Amino acid sequence: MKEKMGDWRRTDYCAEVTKEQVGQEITVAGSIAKSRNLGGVIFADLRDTTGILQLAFDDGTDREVFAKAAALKSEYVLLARGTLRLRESPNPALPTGELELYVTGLRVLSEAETTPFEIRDEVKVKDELRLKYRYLDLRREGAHRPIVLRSKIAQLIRSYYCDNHFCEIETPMLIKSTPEGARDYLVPSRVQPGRFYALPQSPQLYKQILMLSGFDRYFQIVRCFRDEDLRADRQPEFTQVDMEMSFADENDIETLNEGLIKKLFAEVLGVEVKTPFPRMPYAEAMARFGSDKPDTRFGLELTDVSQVVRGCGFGVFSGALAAGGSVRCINAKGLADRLTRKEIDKLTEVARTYGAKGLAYTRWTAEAESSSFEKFLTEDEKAALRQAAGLEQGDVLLAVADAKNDVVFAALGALRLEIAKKFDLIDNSRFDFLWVTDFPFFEYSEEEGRFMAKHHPFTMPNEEDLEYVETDPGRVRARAYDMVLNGCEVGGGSIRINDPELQQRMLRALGFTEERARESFGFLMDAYRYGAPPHGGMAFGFDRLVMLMLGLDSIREVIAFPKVQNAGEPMSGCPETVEEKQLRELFISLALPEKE
RNA sequence: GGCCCGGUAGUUCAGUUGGUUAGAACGCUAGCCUGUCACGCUAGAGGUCGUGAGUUCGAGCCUCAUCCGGGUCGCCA
Repeated sequence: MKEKMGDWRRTDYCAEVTKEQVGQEITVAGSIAKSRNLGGVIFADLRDTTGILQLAFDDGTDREVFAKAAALKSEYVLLARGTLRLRESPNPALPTGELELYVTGLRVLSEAETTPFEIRDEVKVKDELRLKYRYLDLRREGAHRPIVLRSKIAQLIRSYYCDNHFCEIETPMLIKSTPEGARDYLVPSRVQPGRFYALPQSPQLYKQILMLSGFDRYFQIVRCFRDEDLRADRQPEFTQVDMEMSFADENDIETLNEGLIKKLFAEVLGVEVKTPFPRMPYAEAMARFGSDKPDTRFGLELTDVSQVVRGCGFGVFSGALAAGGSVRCINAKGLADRLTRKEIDKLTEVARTYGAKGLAYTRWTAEAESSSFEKFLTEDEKAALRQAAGLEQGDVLLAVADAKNDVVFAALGALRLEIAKKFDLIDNSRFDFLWVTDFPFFEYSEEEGRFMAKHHPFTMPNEEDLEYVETDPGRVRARAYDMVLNGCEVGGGSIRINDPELQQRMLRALGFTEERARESFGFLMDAYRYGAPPHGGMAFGFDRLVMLMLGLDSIREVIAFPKVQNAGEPMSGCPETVEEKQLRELFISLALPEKE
């Protein structure tokens, strides 16, 4: 039954044939998606990477060919030759629904066992199974198409940057481990026993060095690695679109990359994106949305009611304020009937996961008003609070108070999203872009007991804030920017420090001793002494961008062979133990934790 | 490391207060069928109920442990 290709070669792809070709003899190649044997006539859907074309056989077909057709089963691989013709009864659901191939010759190249699941989008399959048989999963249109589109998007990105005088340069995968930032994946050196490379979390240092090497404009579509826990939008290895340019400020970089987004959306989705994107300072994003990556497709903005409830009789509020925190709220406009006590309890749990002690509420329906805290307020305070929040009949007020503003923002920011999702307040047809700017340079780390760089230590601080670097670090803003789409951070970057003195000063402020700074970044600081153009850049999370463009809800859908939650890959079964001999060569011995 | 959800034919699921022989759809196998496209019709095969212990006269269902998958908090300069 198995045959050879011989001298037959594909002349056309299944879903790319057109009505103009009717009457032509063509040859197509692919797999059987489905065959329908009606007795005297047989139809078979042939699938290749472009889509489906129907093969037809009837009593006019050569008997030998007809017998082969009758034996076709799903996923058999074949070449089919015949005459393209119009169907007697078209199928409007299919792009090639008006056409079919009236087959005169068939070469069955491979038979196939019954697959563990049907190769159809309509049949839902557990992720576990999909990933174990990823090669079958990827045959399905819904899994296949995102990978094809990803390639197209990558191609558009390359041509955009190249058209704008950028040079694509590869940076090393085996690099020096740096202490700051995410956990590194380590690779042992055989030649230098006891020493380790790290896989790059980003090409950050190298791309800055490239600016000092006179390349002027660099980009790379590059794999990056972070040994941290996975999420729906986070993989341990992921792809960045990384770019850097000299003689540019924030606005130049933002404008250039807005142009890229505009092009991608127009050419891939046919969507017109308006530029320039709105710019929103970090402080405003937090105050209005409780997030540094606000989803601006809906309202439910935060209101600071600290002043209104200062000194009130509700201990939770006054206590938080006395400790230097704030009281803020969301007005769930018109949701009083749907946001029941039970729902509010669920929201309280959500708030708790973000560190809030609780959730204060006032629910005002046509029938009744109930509140968890208003009994502690005077009539004046109550009225002032309601006015500040714009609370009217039909609304629910949700308030969080905490000594830490971060907790208030995180909890309300999360509630805002939760409510919008639950009550379907988000217009999914929209693509809301904005730049979040003026990030704080430093971020206090409880765990480390010191200030750390929020972006990275090479970010240029805002010039007006330089006087506070030593005295009031929390006040220093960075010349950093994030591109946000529908509440997701799709990219971020900064203007870099190009003055070695200033670089040294910032590293000192970050708690680096002179010695440690030299040891970690000495080569970089040296490089900046020999003439350094002003420069900056950014990096996009490529997987995440593709995911959002295609309206998918997991980054795994745009990665051909993704990792699962335990950072393994179910199809090949990695990570795996290695031979004793391999460890010996690397002078590595294992000290595994005891298992009972 | 914490919390939440899930695991029952090949697949997706249902399975009542713990009670006789664990069901459906699709897929698969065989037969019939000349315009189907979720083809149709007839018949059939297919189950360690994730795994291991426990409670019970009796466990798919209850308890504990464990494995696998998903979401999430911490983490992610």
